[in-house]
This record gives sequence, C-alpha cells and structure tokens, in this order.
Amino acid sequence: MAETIRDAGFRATKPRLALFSRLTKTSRPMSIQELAQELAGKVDQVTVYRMIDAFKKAGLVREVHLRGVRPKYELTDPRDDHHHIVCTECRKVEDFVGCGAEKMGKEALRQSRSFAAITGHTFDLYGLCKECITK
Amino acid sequence: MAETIRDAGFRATKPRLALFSRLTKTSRPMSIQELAQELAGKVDQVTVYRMIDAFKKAGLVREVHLRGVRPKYELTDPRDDHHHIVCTECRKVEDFVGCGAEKMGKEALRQSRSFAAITGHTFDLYGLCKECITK
DNA sequence: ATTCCTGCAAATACTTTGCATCCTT
DNA sequence: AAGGATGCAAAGTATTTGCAGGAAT
Repeated sequence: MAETIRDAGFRATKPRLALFSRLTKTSRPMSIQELAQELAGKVDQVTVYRMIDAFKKAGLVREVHLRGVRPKYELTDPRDDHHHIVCTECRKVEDFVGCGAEKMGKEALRQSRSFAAITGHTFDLYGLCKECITK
Repeated sequence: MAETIRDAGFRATKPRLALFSRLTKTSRPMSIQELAQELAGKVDQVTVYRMIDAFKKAGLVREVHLRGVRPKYELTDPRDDHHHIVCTECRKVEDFVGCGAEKMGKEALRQSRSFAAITGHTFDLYGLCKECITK
C-alpha cells in the first residue's frame, strides 16, 4: 500500500495510509465528510481535502457525483468499469458493471463539431430498491 | 411562460419569470452563481436558491452534476434525452443526444439483487476539445 | 538536510433559515 | 383579503489558504 502511494509520487505518511486503507475497505464511494469523520483524531479534515485532491490528480481516486448529495470518492481500479445505481428514496448505492460508453463516445465525437477525444465518462442509474418500491 | 409557471403550481412573479427566461436562453446548464450573477439587481441570490429548488421539485428544472464543478441547472425537456460532453481542460460543455441507457437499465436490474425499478440516469462524457488537444 | 506534509487558525465561499413586507391571485 | 414569494440579515456548512512545526526520504 505504501508502495502504491510512493509510486504515485507521494510520501507514505500516516494520514495517507489511513485514508488509503479506509478507501480500500469500502465498496461504496465516500464523501469528504464521511472520511473526515471516520478518521477523526487521526487526520485533520483539511488534510482529507488535500489528500483527496492530490490522489484525484494522481488518478488514484475518482470523484463520483450522484444527484442530490455531495461528491463522493472511491479508489480507481483502472480495469474496472463499474457504475452506480442509486435508490432515490433511501439513497442506497449499489454497483453494476459494464456500459456502452465506448460506443457512445464514438457516436458523440461524430456528432460534435468541437470535441476531439474522449477520455472518460460517467454513467449512473437512479431507481427504487425493492424495499422502497413497496412503500 | 407565465402559463408554464402557473401550471407547475407557482405564482408568476417577476423573479420567476426572469429566471425562467434566462434558462430558456441558454443551451448550457448554469450554476446558481452564474444565474445569481446574471440576475443581480433583479433577483436576490437567496431567491435563486429557493426558485431552483422549487423548480427542481416540480420537475421544471433538472440538476446536472459534472466533475469538478458545482451543480448546474437546465430546463427539463421531457422528450429530450440529451447528455453532456465536457472538456477536462477548459470546461467547455456541449450536448450530444442519444445513449444506450434503457438497455443498460435492464441489464443493471438483471445484475442487481436489491433494485426493482429504474427511473432515471446520468451519462456524461469527458474529453478534450479541439482547441485544448493541441496545447 | 531537504523537501514534502500536516495541523491549526482563519479567511472565503456556499447554502439555509427566520422574519417582516410585498405582490399574485 | 389571503397566502405565497421575496429580500435582507444572519446563522450554519463547506472549502480554501497561510504558515510554522513535523516527518519521510
């Protein structure tokens, strides 16, 4: 883990290891606030902001925007093209894999007059989970 | 336009007409700050917050989350399934139409143990525009 | 030893709330 | 006239910045 952090060009400090380790343990993206709260006492909130920002720029972490909530963050797994499905009632988040983004990227470039390359995408679904749909 | 606003259950006040009119004139989603700035003198920023919130709940306006920037808003056109392509350098935003979301929604429901219905989706592309790709 | 990082304090920026007044209906 | 809507002031959060001390290399 310290390796990963060093490879990305950072020093393997305690706060960084703590953050990275916490992100390793979750399968759900987490907000700055959640992270800071969980690391309270060990890591200052300001440091969480700075680390997330640095990790994001280094490509270690990806920012996930879901409707109606603050941005969340998760570790980037480069070979993993997973996306999120969110319950609009209870805000439960689940992953699903695969999406037709490559195809759509090409189509979008065809349509566009001003874009030259696609480097990434977001794709998220909103719906109702089995519990909330009966309410 | 006053009609649309009344039909949604609101009074057709000057601030509302001003906001609605401004949103009509743009093809790009706008942030609260941009809107408040443009309507400065005519509409208080707090009112922009409240109006956007109300319009959003009424389905007149949709919130657009793009990476690295604050939420933006655009008028909802119910029969229009357009999406955004964002330049990661200069933040230019352009529209494109069509996406395979319906198909993916079905696939996601098949994968999921806990979701029962899909009600919406986001799909956005990130890339470089022709100007930024040469830099 | 050097340079990067961190915590703390404080400044900014963003968003929400309360309330008296104004304006649609 | 009644009730919703607005502006202003102010409170509450979220985020960024500066800087001195601490830690990794």
